[in-house]
Amino acid sequence: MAKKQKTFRPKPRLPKGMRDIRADEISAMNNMLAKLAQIYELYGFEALETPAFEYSDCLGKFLPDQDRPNAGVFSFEEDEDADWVSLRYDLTAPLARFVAANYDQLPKPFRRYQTGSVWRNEKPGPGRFRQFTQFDADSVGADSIAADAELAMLGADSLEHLGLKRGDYQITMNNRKILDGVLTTAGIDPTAPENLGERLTVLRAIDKLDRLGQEGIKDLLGPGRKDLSGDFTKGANLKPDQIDKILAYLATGSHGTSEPKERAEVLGNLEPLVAQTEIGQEGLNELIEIDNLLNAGDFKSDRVRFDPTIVRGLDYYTGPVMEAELTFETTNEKGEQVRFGSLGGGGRYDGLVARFRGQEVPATGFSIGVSRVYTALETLGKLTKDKRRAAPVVVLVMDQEHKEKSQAMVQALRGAGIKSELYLGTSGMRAQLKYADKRCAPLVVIQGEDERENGQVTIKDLDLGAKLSKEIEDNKEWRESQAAQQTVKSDELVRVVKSMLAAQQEQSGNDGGAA
RNA sequence: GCCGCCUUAGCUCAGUUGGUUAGAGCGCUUGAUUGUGGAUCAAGAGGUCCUCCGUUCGAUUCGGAGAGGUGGUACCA
Repeated sequence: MAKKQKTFRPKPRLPKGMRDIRADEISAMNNMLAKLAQIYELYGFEALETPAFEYSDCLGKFLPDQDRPNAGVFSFEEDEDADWVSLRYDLTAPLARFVAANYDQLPKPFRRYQTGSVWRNEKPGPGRFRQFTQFDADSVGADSIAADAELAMLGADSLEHLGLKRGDYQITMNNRKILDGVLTTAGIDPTAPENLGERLTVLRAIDKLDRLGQEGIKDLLGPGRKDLSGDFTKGANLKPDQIDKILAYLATGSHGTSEPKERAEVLGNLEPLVAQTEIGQEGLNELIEIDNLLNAGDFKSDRVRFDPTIVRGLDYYTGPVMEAELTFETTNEKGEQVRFGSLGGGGRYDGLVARFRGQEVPATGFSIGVSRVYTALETLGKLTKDKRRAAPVVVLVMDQEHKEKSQAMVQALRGAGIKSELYLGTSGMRAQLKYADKRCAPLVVIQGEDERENGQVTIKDLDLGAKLSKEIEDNKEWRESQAAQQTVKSDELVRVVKSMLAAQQEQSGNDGGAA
C-alpha cells in the first residue's frame, strides 16, 4: 500500500528570543507604561512615536554589509538595488533622525519620552530577548549638566513609582571624561585614533570589575585572560605601573566594600587621581555639579551614587553616564541565584545628531528596559495579577431554546458595566462550568428550567466555591451542598452580581494585600 | 563567534549492556454523576526515542556530521 501523501504541517513554534504575552501580563505591563508616562510628563517630557523601521543609514553605525546583512539588526532591501531598511534597535537613533529632520521648528532643548518595541538580532539569553520594550527620556540641545542630573532623579522616581522600594534599586553615575582623565594619567591619550582599540579594551575591562573581580581586571589590562571554558580574551597589554593607576582608580568607589560610599567621599577619592588632567578635572567638576543638584532635590546616596566602574561600553557617550540596577540577588524557580542585569541606563551623547547636521548638538538620555523591570517587580511580588478580576462573568445556556434569555442577562450585566459573556458552545452544564473555571470567571449565572419557571436566577461564586471544595471530599456532598451560590429574583440579577463581585474583591484584597 | 553539557508522550523524566508490544507521574478526553467547576475511581487518546549518514542480520541505543536547546565566555547600539 502506498504511503499516504504527507501534508506539510508547520510546527507551531516561535523564533528564539521571541515570546507571546498573555492577558494578565499585558494589563500589568500597560499599567507600568502608564505610570512611567505619568512621571515622565511630570518631569516635562513630551510624547513621541516613530516607526518600527527606518533607513539603515539613519539608524547608525550598524549598517548591513554584504556578507552579514542581518548581523545585530534585522534589515532588508526595499527593492533590489534600493535602500536598506532596518528595524530600530533602540529609540535614541530614531530620535536623532527626528531632531535632525525637524531641527528648526523644535524648541531647544527638545525634551521627549518614547516607548515601544525595539529589535536586536542577537543571541538571546535568560531575560534577554530579540524583541523588547524600552522607555526613554531624552533632552536634546541642552548642554547644561542639570539635564543629566535630572535624568538620574527621573530614573529613581520612576522605579519607585513602579513599586520598587528605596534600597531595592540604585542609580549609579560616572563620567566618561573622568575615565578619559584616568587613561591620560596612565599614559594613554584617549583622543589619539591609534589608541582607540586600547582605550576600548581598557574600558571594557573596567566594566567587568563586578563580575571578574580585581584579578580578572588585572589580567585583562595586562596580557589577557583565559576563562574556565578555555576561551581566551585578549588583554590591553599595559605596563604594570599603568595597571596600578587604573586599579587605584577603581578602588575610589564602593567595589569590594559592604557599605556604599557617599557621593562626596567618592569625589574626594577621585580628586588626586584625575584632577591633574584637563579632561579629568572637567569631568570631576561636572560630577560635583550633579552632586549639588541631587542634594538640592534631596536625592541622597541611597538613591543615586557615584561609582568609577560604570562605563556603559558604548562608544558614543561623551559625558556623564548612569545605570539603574537592582541591589539584591534573586533566585529563580529552580532555586539558582540569578544575576539581574541592569534595569536601564543612559548618559550624555553629544555626537549623535551631528551625524546628520555636521554640527554638534548636545543631548542626554535615559532608557528603562521595561521587561526587565517587569520581571523584577514580578519577582518581588509587586504586580497585581488577579486573573479572576480580569475575567468576565459567564452566563450559562442551560437549554439552547432559551438562549435569548441568557443573552438578555448578559446585556443587562454589560449595561451595568460588568464584564460578562454568553457561553458560546452547545455543551452541557458540566462542560460550561469547566469552561468558566478555566477562564477564571469570578461568577457564573445559571437559569435553568426551575429558575425560569419561578422568575429566578442562580449566581455561583467560583472563587468561594473553590475554597469550600477543599473541605469537601465526597462528590455527592459537594454537589448537593451547591456551594457558594444563591438563587434570587431575576430582577435582582445585576444588584446581586455587583455585591458578590465586590465581596470577592475585598476578599482577594485582604489575601493579597501588603502586610 | 568560541567552549561544555543536553535532546525519549503536551510537560517533567525513567529505560533499552544493540533484538519482537518503549514506560511513569502530571496534564488532556470520556465515564461513574437527569442541573453543578474541585476531590476520588475507571477507561481512553497521545511517540518518525531531534535529523541525516555510517557500522550491523537488526540502531531509540554504537560512530560521524548537522539542527535545536541550555550553561559559560566574547561582543553589545
